Amino acid sequence: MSKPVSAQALSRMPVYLHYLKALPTDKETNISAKALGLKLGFGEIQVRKDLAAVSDAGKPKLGYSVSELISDIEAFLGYDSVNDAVLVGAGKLGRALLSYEGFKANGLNIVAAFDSDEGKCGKDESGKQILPLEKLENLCRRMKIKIGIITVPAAQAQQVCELLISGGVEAVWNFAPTHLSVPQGVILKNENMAASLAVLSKRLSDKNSANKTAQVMQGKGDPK
Amino acid sequence: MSKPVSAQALSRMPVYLHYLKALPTDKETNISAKALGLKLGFGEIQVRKDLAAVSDAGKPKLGYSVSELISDIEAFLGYDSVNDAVLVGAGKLGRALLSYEGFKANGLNIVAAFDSDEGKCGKDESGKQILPLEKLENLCRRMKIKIGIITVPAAQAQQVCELLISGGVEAVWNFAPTHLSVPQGVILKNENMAASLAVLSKRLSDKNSANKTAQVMQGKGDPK
DNA sequence: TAGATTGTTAATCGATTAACAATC
DNA sequence: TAGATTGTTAATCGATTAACAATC
Repeated sequence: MSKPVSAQALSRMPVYLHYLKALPTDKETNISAKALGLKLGFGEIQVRKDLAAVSDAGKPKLGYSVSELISDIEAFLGYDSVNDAVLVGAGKLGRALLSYEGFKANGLNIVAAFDSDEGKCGKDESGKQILPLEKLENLCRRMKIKIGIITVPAAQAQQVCELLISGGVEAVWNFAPTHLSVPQGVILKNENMAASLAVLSKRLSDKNSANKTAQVMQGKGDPK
Repeated sequence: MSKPVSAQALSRMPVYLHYLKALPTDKETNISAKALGLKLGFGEIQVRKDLAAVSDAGKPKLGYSVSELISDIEAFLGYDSVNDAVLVGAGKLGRALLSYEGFKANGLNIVAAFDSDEGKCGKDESGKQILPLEKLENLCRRMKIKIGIITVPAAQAQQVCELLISGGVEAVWNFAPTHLSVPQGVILKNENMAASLAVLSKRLSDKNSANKTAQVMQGKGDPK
């Protein structure tokens, strides 16, 4: 219940958690590593190792108690205590995140959003306040906000980041497609969609050129 | 120019590319691995290894020719040829992605969106069509769409995924917070924001409990 | 030429997988 | 008890980093 957990094992935890929580409560109360792995596309040994690091809900022959597992993973991830956050940049992506209900289940509570455009300020459809950027630093400090979410255009991201940090924010979740530099001790997590896309499109083009090569080798001639 | 590139090196390529493209064209035309690494937060040896795998724009003593590097990375990533895609789920996140202009620079062109809610159909503010779900399969087939982006709620994601695949889509970019199963040969890339968030909030709580421990050890008593 | 910087081969590190012991 | 399934220790694999040779 406090063995080392690799960064990658850590990022699988919410996947386990989400699946387990969606399980019907009336059915089986236990699940095996094999079954879990099959459903989630992980190897069963990996599942056992991951779960052993955060829980002792596993019993030989029986598998893991679903309810115990859920609370152990939640406790490990710290989802039992809610994290307050602010979001900066009330553009489309920002407002989409603002109104996303799923964050609650991950222990994240966005208390307010900020935008430099006064026109965007006021109450959002999500029911949350969008405030002028001037109020950011003060509010963060007053409410002891530790997490800032950046959804502004790349050009303003560094500046906004610094504003958050001077407001006392200790962790920055960056959706702007740019590199941010933060002082030592501040946690930075980039959500790099361009990187994901690169992996996807590269795999796709590799697959297609492999197909063509195979066709040529089968004597079907130049496929294109 | 065709050495092995690890999955992680691959996902750094768009980061290099983005930075290089933002560089002023009038200034220095060359850049060193050291300077690049410093700006992007990578080690200089890693930068050299990454770049050596996709380009030969590096010259000892001079560094890398920025313009050559840009075209080599673009060629490697296949960004010279545009990939057409469809998006399914015209909720807030879907519409945010639909109107995001940055995908162009990554060789992605979303040709249309789909939604099961007829009320959402019609022309989006982005100028792109939102069509009823019934037209999805046929349009994919006709236009030979190879990439599908899923931004529907978790409950509908698997069904939508199957629809895409039956329309001939070969790569699925999944933003729904759920595991999808796809047949062998279909590429699946999950955009798991819950996983990112887990990493962020875990690091934050680890940091804070480390601080408390340190304070206790300094004899400052229980910090809370 | 000498020095700076690249590129490659070898060493280290971290994560996954395999083998097997523990146990209900 | 026997069999199934967990948990752990060791082996493998992949990615990063270090050392150094190549070169402009």
